[in-house]
Amino acid sequence: MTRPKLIDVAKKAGVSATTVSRVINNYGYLSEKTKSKVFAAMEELNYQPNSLARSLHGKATKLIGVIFPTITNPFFAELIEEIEKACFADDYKLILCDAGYNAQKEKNYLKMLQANQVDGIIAGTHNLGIEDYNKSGLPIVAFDRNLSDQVPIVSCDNFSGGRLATSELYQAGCRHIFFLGSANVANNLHPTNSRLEGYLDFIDSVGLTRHVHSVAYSESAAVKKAIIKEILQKHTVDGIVCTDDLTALLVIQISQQMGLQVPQDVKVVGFDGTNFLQTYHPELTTIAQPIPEIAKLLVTLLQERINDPHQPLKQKRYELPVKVIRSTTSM
Amino acid sequence: MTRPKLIDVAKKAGVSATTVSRVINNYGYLSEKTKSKVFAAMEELNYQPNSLARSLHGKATKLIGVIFPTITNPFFAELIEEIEKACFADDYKLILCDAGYNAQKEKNYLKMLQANQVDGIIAGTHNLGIEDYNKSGLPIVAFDRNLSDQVPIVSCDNFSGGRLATSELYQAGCRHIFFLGSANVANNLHPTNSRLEGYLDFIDSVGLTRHVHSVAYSESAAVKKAIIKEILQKHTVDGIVCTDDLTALLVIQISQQMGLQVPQDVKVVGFDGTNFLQTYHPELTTIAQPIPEIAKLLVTLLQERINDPHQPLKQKRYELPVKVIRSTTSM
DNA sequence: TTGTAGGCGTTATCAC
DNA sequence: GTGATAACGCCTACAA
Repeated sequence: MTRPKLIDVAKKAGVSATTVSRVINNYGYLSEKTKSKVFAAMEELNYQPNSLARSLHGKATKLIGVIFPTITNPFFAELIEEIEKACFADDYKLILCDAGYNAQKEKNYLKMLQANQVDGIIAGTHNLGIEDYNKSGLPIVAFDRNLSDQVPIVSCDNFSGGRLATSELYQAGCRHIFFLGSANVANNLHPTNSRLEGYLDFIDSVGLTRHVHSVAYSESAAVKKAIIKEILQKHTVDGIVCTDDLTALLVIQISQQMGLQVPQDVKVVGFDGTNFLQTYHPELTTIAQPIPEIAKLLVTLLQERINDPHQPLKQKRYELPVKVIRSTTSM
Repeated sequence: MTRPKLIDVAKKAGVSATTVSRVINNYGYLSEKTKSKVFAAMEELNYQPNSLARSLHGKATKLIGVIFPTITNPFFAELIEEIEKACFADDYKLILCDAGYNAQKEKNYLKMLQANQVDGIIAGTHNLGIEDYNKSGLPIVAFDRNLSDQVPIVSCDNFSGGRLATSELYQAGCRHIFFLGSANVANNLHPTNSRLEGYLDFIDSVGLTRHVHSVAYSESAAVKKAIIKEILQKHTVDGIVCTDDLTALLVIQISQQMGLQVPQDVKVVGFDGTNFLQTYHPELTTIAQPIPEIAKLLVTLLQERINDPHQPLKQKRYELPVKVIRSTTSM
């Protein structure tokens, strides 16, 4: 029992293949009778048009590739889930490309996406250079990363976020405020570095001392814990700006293990503000990214690129506002 | 600058299309000279074979659909990520079908997957009935759900897990042990119900009183919190078996809000044991599912179905062992 | 309002 | 060893 094709439907409905195709695509003139006959036949055979054959004709595949480092981080999970919702509404299917922190894997995925004729790509990784993406020749939008002049970037307002986090701690009385997280000052390709800049800007503006401790985002939790422990042991710290919520959780965890009281001895601010963290860690003060808005914008921009790939970018960079989620427990 | 095709490579290499195809598929006799000429041309043009056209010819699409309720739950996220790894190793790409708890959405995704000629499906939802899946005519394997006689089920040993969780609490001295989570005794389609059976089995074996409180898995955290609060207020409780770790976190959260000490006043055991929870909540005792093994088995079984769709199932049900992850803090 | 014919990019079956 | 050529399932001028 092989999958039925257009011609089977046509035979069953007693019409030609063309007519069936017209019904499917709602194209040209058709009598109501014919339509219903065809629909009935399709129903009866549980017919699904072969999307491969349609796309071979230049029709869109309605497939888009989403390249992110992982889905096990609640932030990415929620972002991808929102992207999925926005896409589903427009009949786009997602090919999930979990690239890890692995350039080779990302490269392979890029090739596969090309081979599968995806209509476009949403990229949220930082493994590959511009060239590979340019070579693909596909419409692309990027989350939180600078790919090339032809690729629009969507991110939250990282600078304000970093500044805001620092100012929250300052206002809560902290005077020894540390910055902990991914910061690669040498690499201006990464908008996330603006979080550090926001921190520095505020620290300088109130005349405090800068304390920057950098840990790669991709680093294991075990390493992060060790770094946190070292910071807390060796320095006078009363506030920590973390560049993501999970790192903030680790800070709280380690502090407690060391007998430090949060927020009495040390206060913590996170970054991202996922639903997950708001639900399971309402005690954490954090800078929330507008995840659904980011997702919608990414999808909208990608659709524009898909519909008109050669139009110059109206805008290269989109920064969406962050907001503080305050809790009295971590601060 | 349109994407190059087979014929372009052929021209550039000075050979026929057939030869190029042979090189790509490593098929038939070919001189080394020809091969290298063709490879060079492919490289130069950054040629990617159009996978649509190949599949139209009967070749596998190397696409598989994964249907799960969400990726924002760390358990599903980690399971899907492990599935992705196993698939990537065999050149399979994943179409992510985030079906929520929505039968209609799942139905639509099923149709799309058919239309896209996926090679197979891994299903982990509980929205749709057997018929819809049978109609699809696609090779399917299911996670933790009974779909039909033709669909193999992989799950962890839920019964032992439920029993183990209960016995852990008992051994820690609890005598008023409650069961909290998804349990639909009327519906034996759901292997997860075995967790309840394991609980009941142990409770009966030691002569304690059964206390079963059922909350749908799909219920919001807010509702779950309200239910937990009610249980803790109205009953004498010294131990709670939760059917998933996130619910267990809520129990701890609510207990603390109510001034109850965990584990002195009430002890909690979770279920799932993701890396995420082990990292960010090492204090939680839980029954861990063997996520990587489940993922690998799902993919292996699916590949068998794909390669030989009509072979009767060697085995219908696969139950992988669980293990306790003990912590002294939640118990 | 409906049907015929050619083609999308690739593979496979023939010949040469 | 290599090259024509007919499919694969569908879409779309062009006819009728």
